[in-house]
Amino acid sequence: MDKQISQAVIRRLPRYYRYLGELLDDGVERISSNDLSKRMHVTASQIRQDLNNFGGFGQQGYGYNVAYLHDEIGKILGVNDTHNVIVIGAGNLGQAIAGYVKFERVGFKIIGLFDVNPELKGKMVRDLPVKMLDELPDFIKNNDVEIAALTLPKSNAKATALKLVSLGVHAIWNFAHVDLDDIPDVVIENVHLSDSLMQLSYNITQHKK
Amino acid sequence: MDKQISQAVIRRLPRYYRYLGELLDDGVERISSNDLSKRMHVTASQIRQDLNNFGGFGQQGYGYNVAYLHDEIGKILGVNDTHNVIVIGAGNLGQAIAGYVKFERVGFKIIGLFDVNPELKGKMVRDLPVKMLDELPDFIKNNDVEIAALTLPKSNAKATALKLVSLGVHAIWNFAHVDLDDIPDVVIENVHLSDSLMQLSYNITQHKK
DNA sequence: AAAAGTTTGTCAAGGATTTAACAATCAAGT
DNA sequence: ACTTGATTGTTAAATCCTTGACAAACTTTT
Repeated sequence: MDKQISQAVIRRLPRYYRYLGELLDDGVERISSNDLSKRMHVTASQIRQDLNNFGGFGQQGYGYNVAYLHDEIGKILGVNDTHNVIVIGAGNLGQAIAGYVKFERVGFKIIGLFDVNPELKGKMVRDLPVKMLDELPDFIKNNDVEIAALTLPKSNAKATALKLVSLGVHAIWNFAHVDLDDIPDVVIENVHLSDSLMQLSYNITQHKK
Repeated sequence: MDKQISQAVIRRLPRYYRYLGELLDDGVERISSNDLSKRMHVTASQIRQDLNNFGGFGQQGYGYNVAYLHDEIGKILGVNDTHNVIVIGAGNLGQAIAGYVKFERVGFKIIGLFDVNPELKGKMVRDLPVKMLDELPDFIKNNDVEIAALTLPKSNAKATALKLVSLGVHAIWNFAHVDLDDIPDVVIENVHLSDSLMQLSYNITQHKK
């Protein structure tokens, strides 16, 4: 049985992954927790502690092999495999997410874009046509959909999420400004942009004092 | 001198604000920490503890007045005033942010949209024309710009941020996939979408076990 | 007006996370 | 091969955050 890893640690992993990727691009072969800590502005102790939740990836007197550690963190995060994503809601944000090439580089492939608005039907966003929501059941049946990004008004979010789960999608990347807890058997990751903006606003006010 | 409030608390304030707004819309006049805790799936103790960082907003035997508390949290977050925002980078994401009406309801007004690409010059996004980056200094001089949203490739993000700060913008809402720490005298709020997606990916993997 | 019931604000305990410290281990130089 | 220096993995201390508990203060009922 695996020990439960805290979300505090998980939140930091993508950042390690990013820095290691950059080091890799720069041709750096090895790095010590101390050097990495200086670049990332965190403590070396935290880095070692975090990594050791998953195993001993380093070596005394040497440090960490960049390529190896990068790959291991990739495995932990599950970004070495491909994940198929559909986007529900083809408004501005939905189109932006659907058109975001970057995600594919880390294993996330957008394979469908859906909306209720008939005016959008067939509209091309990058190489994807907007499909109508009633095509969803068939689409999910015929494609291996792992994640649904919800970029729709909050009034429809809960019902759509329930529908998705009943169709077999068990991971939701939620941009709607509503909480989707109390849906069983689904993994939710929220991106609440307004909340983020309000935090910024708070910190501005504090900063001025 | 104010006691420093932890970011853990600040992160929860927008959520309280949202729930209180909904209660307000529903015509609910008062609520106890206990009732609110059930709706929000947090402990009542946490709610009381969080609020008491900022003052005693409730009353024994009565609870909290919804309208009053909503307004007070609004003040704390600084969303009762208007904040002018410019968006740097008029790609998909930049256009989505610039076109997002919702933000205005919580006091954030998008007043400018900038890019380097001459092909986009003058293109209308909602009621805003895309301006070129070299118009930025004048624009900032003539408008009260408080926040800049950075929706541009990471290669340009750092330099642009430095420029913005030198022009007098001291708050950055950063969507670029890069860290902008070590810039002095600026408040940064990061929205790293890839990171969020990777967290989701990790949690999917865990869920399957 | 008193009694019963409710609910806050706050203190203290408990739990979680972060940092510091250092023995154990390996690498590199002599 | 031995010594020196570097760096990890891990333990323990320190800090931070969350929860439980309850007196004090208010509301409502009788």
